[in-house]
Amino acid sequence: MKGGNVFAEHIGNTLQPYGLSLQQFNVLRILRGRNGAAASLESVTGDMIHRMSNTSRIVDKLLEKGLVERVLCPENRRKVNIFITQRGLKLLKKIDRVINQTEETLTASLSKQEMDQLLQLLNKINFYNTKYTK
Amino acid sequence: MKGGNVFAEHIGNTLQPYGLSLQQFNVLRILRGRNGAAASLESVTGDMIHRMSNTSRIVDKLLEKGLVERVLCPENRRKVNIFITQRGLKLLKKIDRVINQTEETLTASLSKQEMDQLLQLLNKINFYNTKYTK
DNA sequence: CTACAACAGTTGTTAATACAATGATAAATA
DNA sequence: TATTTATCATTGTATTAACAACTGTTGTAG
Repeated sequence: MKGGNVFAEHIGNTLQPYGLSLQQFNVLRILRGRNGAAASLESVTGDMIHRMSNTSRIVDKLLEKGLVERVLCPENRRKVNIFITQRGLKLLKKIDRVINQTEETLTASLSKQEMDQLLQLLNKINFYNTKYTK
Repeated sequence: MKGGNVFAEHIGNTLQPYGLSLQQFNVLRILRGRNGAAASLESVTGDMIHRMSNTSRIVDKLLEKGLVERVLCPENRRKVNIFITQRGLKLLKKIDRVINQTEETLTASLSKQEMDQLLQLLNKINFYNTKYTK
């Protein structure tokens, strides 16, 4: 039941056949959003609701699946840049379609107006699960 | 960060000094709400967003602390009734005050009207963390 | 230059939760 | 009545997240 968050629950279920957890999916989308620009772990974490320690492990999982790359930053060897791979992009593309479907289903219980209201309010209290917005 | 749910996060932090997790607190409040009426595990679970298996373990923790009692139901020996103890009631009473304070702080980021809207919408999509309502 | 503080990231640990499997009792049916 | 099925609860296990401790690097003050 994912802590009672039906959004997370349904989207998580949609993602399951693709072998991605909701948070892995979020990281992938964040990386895609960077359009190839360097994305340090820290900056990715900044767009998530996680501790860096957990983002680090999420990236581990994505690495295992070949969906991202880790590159030591030469300018500052403390940093690590993460990039989404072609394979990662391809997977996201596939998922995009079904996710849109799922989101529509979710939205169906609310009118468009109610949905906007809700997202606005959730945003105001920083409720949602990622700072990423479509 | 508790999954990005600032409600859960703040209330959880408030609870911490009292040695209760948010869900343990929820169970205690549900039991108090029964006013001494028999509360089987199943019925308690029905008021939560958890699998019964997890409610079972939450009750374990409350038992260890002497905040609830487990009584085998004589009419149906599959069932187990849970009761809140005097100690549990006393603890809740202490917590009630600070929780109210916390809730006000949380509510402060939204106007009363926005808050009502939000709760209504959340309720509509079954978003919140317990069916218990004050 | 050396010592110390700050930064970026990783690893260890515990608690919470989803899900599956099991156990014990009760109800239904042959 | 004997057998099967359903109910109520507990236990096992994997995943996820919070938090703390630690490593290695860079920055800064003396």
